[in-house]
Amino acid sequence: MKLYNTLARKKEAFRPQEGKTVRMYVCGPTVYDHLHIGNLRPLIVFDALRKYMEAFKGWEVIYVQNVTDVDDKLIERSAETGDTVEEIAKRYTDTYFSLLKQLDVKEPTHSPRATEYIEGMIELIQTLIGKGYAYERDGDVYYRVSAFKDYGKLSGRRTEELKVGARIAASEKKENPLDFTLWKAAKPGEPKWESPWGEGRPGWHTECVVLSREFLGEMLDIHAGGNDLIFPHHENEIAQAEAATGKLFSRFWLHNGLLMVGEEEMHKSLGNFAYAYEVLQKFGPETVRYFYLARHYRKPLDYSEGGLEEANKALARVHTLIDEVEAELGETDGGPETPGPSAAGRAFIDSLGRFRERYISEMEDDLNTVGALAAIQELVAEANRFRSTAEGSDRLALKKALNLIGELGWPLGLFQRKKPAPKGLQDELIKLLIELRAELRAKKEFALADSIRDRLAKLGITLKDRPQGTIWT
RNA sequence: GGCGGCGUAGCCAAGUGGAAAGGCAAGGGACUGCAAAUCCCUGAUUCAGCGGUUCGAAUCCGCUCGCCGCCUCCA
Repeated sequence: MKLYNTLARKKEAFRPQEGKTVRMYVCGPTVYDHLHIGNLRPLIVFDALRKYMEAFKGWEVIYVQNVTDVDDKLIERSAETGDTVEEIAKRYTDTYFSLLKQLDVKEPTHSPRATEYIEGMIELIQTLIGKGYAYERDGDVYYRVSAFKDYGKLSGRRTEELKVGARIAASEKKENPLDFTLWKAAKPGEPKWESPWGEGRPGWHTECVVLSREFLGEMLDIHAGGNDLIFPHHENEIAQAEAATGKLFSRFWLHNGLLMVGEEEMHKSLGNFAYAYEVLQKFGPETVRYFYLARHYRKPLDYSEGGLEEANKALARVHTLIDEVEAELGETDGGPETPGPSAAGRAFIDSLGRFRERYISEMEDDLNTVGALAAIQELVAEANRFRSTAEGSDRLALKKALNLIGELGWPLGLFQRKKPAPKGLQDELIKLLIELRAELRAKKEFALADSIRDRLAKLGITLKDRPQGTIWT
C-alpha cells in the first residue's frame, strides 16, 4: 500500500521492513486533563490504519503508544489542585483508556508509562553525552543541535534559518538557543529521579525515543502523530535516536491534520475546545468515528455539531439497511431445500466483489477512508435496489451484502452488527401484535392499527410495513 | 522572514494528466390507508483568478487573490 511519508514529502510504497511484522509507534497523551475532541483524530485514524493492515494485509502490527505521566503540565496541575502528580496521572490515564474502549479503538500492544522507563532515558542521555551530542550544565542536560548534521531533515528547516529571530527562550546555560532539554534538574517539590547529573526528570522529547526502542527495536516502520509534532518533537526524536544508533530511526513518518474551529486550530490554550467525553455523550462513538473518517486524515478538519449531525445521517443510511435486513431475515439460511440464487441474485452477489475491490484500492492509496466510505455507500444503494425487487430465496443474498459491510467496516470501527438479541417472550409478543395489527389493517381499522404502532414506538420499537410484510427494529 | 498546506455544486468532501466519487440539504416522481424507509429523476460544460506547457489540465509550471498550520507547550 502507499502511504504519504513526511520524511520523503511524497507517497511511498509501504511494506514492513521484516516479514509480516509492522513496528508502529503513535505519540500518546500527556495525562494532565481529559482529552479534547481534536486529540481523538490520530487515535481513530491510526487505529483504522492498524486494523486495515491486520485484516486486509495479513500483517501483525506491534502498536506502541506512550502515556506521558510526568511533564510540566502535570506539575502545574498538581500545584493548582493540590493533588499529587501521581493522582492526576492515574485519574486521566484511566479516563483515557475508557475513552479508547468506548471508541472501539483497539488497545495498543504496549502502552508504556514514561515514569517506568526513566533508567533507559538516563542511559540514552549518557550515550549522547559520550558521543558528544549532549552536554550537562548545572544539573540540566542539553542536546547539542550543531553536532547532528541532519537536524531539520523531517521538518525541512535549516538550523541557520531557525536561529535568527527564533521565539525560543534564550538561556545562558545553552550553547545555542536551538539546543533542547534532555534532562531537567528538579526544583523543590517536583517529581524527581536520581541521575549522574543529580535529581531531576527527563525531557519530553527523550521519552518517545526510549519507549519506542524498548518495544520495537532501533528502526521503526511507522512513527505517527499530529502534524503539530513535526517540529520540534519529532525532529528532536530523530536527532537523539539517530545520533545514538547511527541508524535510520523510522522508515515512515505519518502525520494527521489538525481539528479546526472556525478558522483556527482547536487548542486547550485557545479555550475553543470541547472535551471528547462530552461530544461522545451527545453523538455516540460511531458518529464521531464516521465524522473523522469522512475527511482525509492529512487535511485540516473543521469541527462543528452540524458536521457531526451530517455524519450521523450518513451513518444511519447504512444502519437502516443492516437493521432491516436483520429484522427480515434474522438467522435464517433458508434451509436445505432452498433453491440457489436466480440470475438476478447471482448478478447481485457478483457485484459485491467490485465494491470490495474499490474499498481496498482506496484504503491502499494513503488510507483514503473517504473513498472507502463512498464505496460502502454505493454498496448500500445497490443492496437497497436489489432489496426492492428481489423475491423469495434470492433475498438471502442480502446477507452476503451485510457480511461484506461488516468486513469493510471493521477497520473503520463502523457498521459492526449488534449481537443478536436472544429470542424470547418479547420477540413472540411483538410478532403477535404485528399479526393482530395486520388483521386490523385488512379490515381497514386503521385507528386501532396505528395505535398499536404508536404505542410500540413509545417503547422504542419501530414498525415498518413492507411488501414482504411488516418488520420491526 | 523561513518551512508546509489549502481554495472543487447551497453545505460537507474524494479525485492531482485522459469522460467531475460519495454524503447532507432542495425540488419532482414511484411505492404506501397513513407513517417510516427505499428507489427513480433533477443538479458543477466546470474545479479561486489570470497566463503558460500538453493532442488533452481541477490535476503540471508561473503569477495574482483569499485562508490556515508550524517555527514556544500542543494530536
